[in-house]
Amino acid sequence: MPLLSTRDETKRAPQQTRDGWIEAALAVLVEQGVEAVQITQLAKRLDVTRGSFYWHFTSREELLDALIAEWRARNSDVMLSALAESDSLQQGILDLFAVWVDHTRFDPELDQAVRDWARRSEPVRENVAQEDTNRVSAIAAFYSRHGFAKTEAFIRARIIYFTQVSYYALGIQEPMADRMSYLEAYYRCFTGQEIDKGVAAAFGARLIRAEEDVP
Amino acid sequence: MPLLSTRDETKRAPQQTRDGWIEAALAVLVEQGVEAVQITQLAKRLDVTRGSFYWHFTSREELLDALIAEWRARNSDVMLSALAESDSLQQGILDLFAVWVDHTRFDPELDQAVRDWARRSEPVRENVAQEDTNRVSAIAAFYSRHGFAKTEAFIRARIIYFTQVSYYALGIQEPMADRMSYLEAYYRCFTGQEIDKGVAAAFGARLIRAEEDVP
DNA sequence: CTCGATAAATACAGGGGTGTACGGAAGCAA
DNA sequence: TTGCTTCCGTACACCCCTGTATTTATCGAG
Repeated sequence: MPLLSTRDETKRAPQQTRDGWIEAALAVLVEQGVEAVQITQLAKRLDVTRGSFYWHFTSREELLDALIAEWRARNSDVMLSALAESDSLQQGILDLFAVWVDHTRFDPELDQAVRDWARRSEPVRENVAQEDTNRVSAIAAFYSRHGFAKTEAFIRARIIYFTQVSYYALGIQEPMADRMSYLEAYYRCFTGQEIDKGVAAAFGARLIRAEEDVP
Repeated sequence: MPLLSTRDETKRAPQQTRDGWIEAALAVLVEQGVEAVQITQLAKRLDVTRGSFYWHFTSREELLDALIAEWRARNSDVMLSALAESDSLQQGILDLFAVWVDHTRFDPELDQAVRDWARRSEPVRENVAQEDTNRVSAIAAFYSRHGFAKTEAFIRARIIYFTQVSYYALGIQEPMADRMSYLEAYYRCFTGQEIDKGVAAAFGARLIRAEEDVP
C-alpha cells in the first residue's frame, strides 16, 4: 500500500511545509522529550518519508535550533507584560497567577520540555538560564515598585517563580477549586500581606469557571 | 591488546561486582541521564565486556530498578529526620537549609537525575511523587508543630520545598557567601518572622567555612 | 508539450544499542 | 588430574536512527 491510500481522494497536492515539521517536532518534544524528536518518527507521524525532511532541513540540528526559536517566540514576554501593567501589588500577583493558569497565553508543558532539554545541552541551557533571569528580574522589579527592599524583592521573586516552576516540574495536578482554596495562604506567603477576601473570591470563582468551560 | 594490559600485574582476580555496575550506572545517571545508562558504555567505563553485565544482571531493566532502589535508600529520610528533632522553628529551618547544602547527607544531583528520569517513566514518576509527598508532609507537620494553621503550614511547606527543588533544577550556582547574604530575606519569606541576627551570622559563617574546606 | 524546478519516495552506507549463544580461563574440590 | 562453578570475552542476530545519493512524480511556464 504505497501512496494511494492516503492521498488519491482529491489529488490535492498536500505538501509538507517546513512549519509542519516544526509543529510536529514541538508536539513530540513536549510529549516525549528531545531524544524522541527523530526524523524517522516525525516522518511516520506526518505520513511522509524522511526524504521530505531533508528537503526542508539540512539536518536534525537545524530542526532543533528552530524549536528553540519557536519557544522563545511563544513563551517570552508573556509574564513580563503581565507584570508591567499592574498598578497594585495584589493585582500584579493575581495577574501572574492568571498567566500561569491560562495555558493559551503561557505553555508550561513546552517550557518544561525545553527545561528538561536544557539539562543535557549547554547552548539550550544558556537560553533557558537567560530567560529565567529575565523573568525573575521582572518579578523582582515588580516587587520593588510596590515597596519591597531590593534583596527581599529579589528573594520573593525567586520564591514565587521557583515555586511555580516546580509546580510544573513535579507535575502537580489539582482541581482548580482545591488550588484556589490555597489562594489566601499563597498570597500571604508570597507577599507577607493579606489578600482582599472579596477580590480573592472573585478571582477564584472566575478561574474555576474557566476550567469547567475548557476540558 | 586483550586482557593482559589491565590485570596481569599481580594476577589478582579482580571480579567486577554487581555493586560495581550499580555504582558506575549511578555516576552515568547523574552525569548524562538515564538514556546514557547503557550496558555498552558502562562496560567501557569499567573496562570489561558486556558479557560480565549479563552475568550479574538479566537485563538493562534490572539495572534500572536497582538504581531506583539505591536512590530511595540514599536520599529518603534525610530531610525527615532533620526536621523531626528540631525544637524551634528557627532551628528546624536552619537544619533544613543545612541538609540541602551538605551534599554528603543529601545528594541533590542524584535527586535531580531521578526527577528527570521520572518525567519519562511512569513507575519512576510514582516513586518520586510519593517521596515528594512525604517530604512536603514532613515539612508541613513541622510548621504545624510550630504554630502555623494547617493550610498555611502545607503551603509554606510546598513553597520552601519547591523553591529548593527549582534551585537545583535551574542549576543555580552561587558562592555560599552570596547565598548566605540572602539568609535573612529567605527566612522572613519562608516563615513570616525575623531570624535572630546572631544565629544567622553564625550559621552563615559556618557554611561559608565548610565550603572553603571542601572544594 | 516539453522543460525545469519543486517535493517527496527509495535505496544504501554507517554507526550504535540490546540480547543471546557459546566458548574459555581461573579457582577450588575430590 | 578431572571436573564443576564462577566470571567474562567473542561473535552474531536484530533493530533503530542519521545522512546522502538517486530516482520518481507533480506542476507551472514558455
